Amino acid sequence: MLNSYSTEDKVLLAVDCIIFGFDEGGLKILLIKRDFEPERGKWSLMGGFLKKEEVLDDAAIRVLNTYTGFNDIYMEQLYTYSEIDRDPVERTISVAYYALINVENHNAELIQNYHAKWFSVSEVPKLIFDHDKMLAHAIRRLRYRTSMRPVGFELLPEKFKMSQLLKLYESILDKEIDKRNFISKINSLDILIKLDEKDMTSSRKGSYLYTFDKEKYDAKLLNNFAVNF
Amino acid sequence: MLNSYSTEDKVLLAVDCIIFGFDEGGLKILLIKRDFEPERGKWSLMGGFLKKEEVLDDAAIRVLNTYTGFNDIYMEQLYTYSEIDRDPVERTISVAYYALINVENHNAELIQNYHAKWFSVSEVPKLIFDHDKMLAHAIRRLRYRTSMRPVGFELLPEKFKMSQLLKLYESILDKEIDKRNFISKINSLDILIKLDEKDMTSSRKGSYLYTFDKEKYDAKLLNNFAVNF
DNA sequence: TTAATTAGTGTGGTATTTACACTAAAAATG
DNA sequence: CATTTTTAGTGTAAATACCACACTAATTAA
Repeated sequence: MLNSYSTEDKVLLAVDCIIFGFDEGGLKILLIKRDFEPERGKWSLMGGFLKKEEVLDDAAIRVLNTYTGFNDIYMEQLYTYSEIDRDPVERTISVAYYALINVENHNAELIQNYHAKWFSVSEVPKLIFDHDKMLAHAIRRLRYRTSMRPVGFELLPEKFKMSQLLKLYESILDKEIDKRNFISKINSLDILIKLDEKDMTSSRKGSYLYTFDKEKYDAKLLNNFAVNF
Repeated sequence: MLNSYSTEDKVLLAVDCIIFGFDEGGLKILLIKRDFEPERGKWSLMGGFLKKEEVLDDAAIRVLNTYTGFNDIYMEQLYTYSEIDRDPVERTISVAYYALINVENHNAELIQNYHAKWFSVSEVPKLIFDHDKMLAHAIRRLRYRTSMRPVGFELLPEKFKMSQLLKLYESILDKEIDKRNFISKINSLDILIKLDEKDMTSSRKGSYLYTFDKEKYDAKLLNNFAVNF
């Protein structure tokens, strides 16, 4: 079994990371301002090249860590982009990954010390190369996924108010959802635990906090089942 | 804007094609017996390397054409596989594509003259490299897709019996479906045209033939909506 | 004490899904 | 010619899921 592939073309393979977060302001995405050529000074997804002895999943993790310091973020592969001139410097194929993370757990200082910044998805600037296309694709996937199965565990803090969860769904799906129907639907899924604790910051009355019941939540994810709001 | 990427590693990029078909025997997949190293004589998906001046979608079409002579097959990208030793000869990343096609339209002679052969998905032999994994992944995707939106147009002959369509769904989802509920659901989708013609080959009574109403069918595909059997 | 704000809760109508079994037509057989 | 065999074709009722919709409770601020 020899090296019989020697005449084949080799190409550069990159990964690009699309990181979604959520806070009071709604759905966010993490971008960097490039301090290197090409396209220095423009906004971009976090990207880097695959190394010879590395699998794509690891490359995505490494790239994300380089720009943000984040560790242990599970990313899912989205799509592989191969337009001939997508990178003006040299033919590069790029594999996009995306993840949902909790903004609070990945604090702002960290991001300041690195190069990344959160943007509202509704206010994303023009991005380099085909990154706009990647982002649009990722949002479509996130919406689709959200309408099919519960999300939220990854995006919300440990303890959260029902109204935050509602707002998360409204942000992702970009539409209003009836509060009562939402609550009864979520409750019927049986994936939340209602705590005795109340959050008093935003209202006179205070609102109960919830956490996800991790086991039940994961079980629901497995038998991929539909949730329609 | 210079070539600033010169120190980065380059890799071989391949495409592999997973082609589904359907006939009386159920759901089928197209494989080749390799007549070249490595793994000569073993069964495998149809694969080939990406060329420098080619996009992935085109590479997949070219590869499929090489092994089968088929033209104009629309393939959808599935996933990109990058395990370090997935190809024992040299580090190769592979982008898998899949398609659904109509077996009858792509006749057996053609396949004989080339290298490919149809296998029942339930009787697929051991495949080389990580092709088993790719196939399993493709089947999962096909099932998921089928439970979300109508399939069939690509897999059935121009004119078909309701019982064939039912069998197609049963083959893909690998479960029994109630005939009456299936028919009323399909009818409610309003994507079939009932012909005056009957097929007399398999029954005394004969059964009506149908065709897909291409326009309505495509419209349904666009607003990706759920169908549960 | 009054006003303002957010939390929290329930019902009824409609549409969808599921479970379920018999008759009709034609040909093949004896 | 009567009987058997095979597949096609059809409907209903019960259960569940979905959707639209509005008021009260609690608390604090003014």
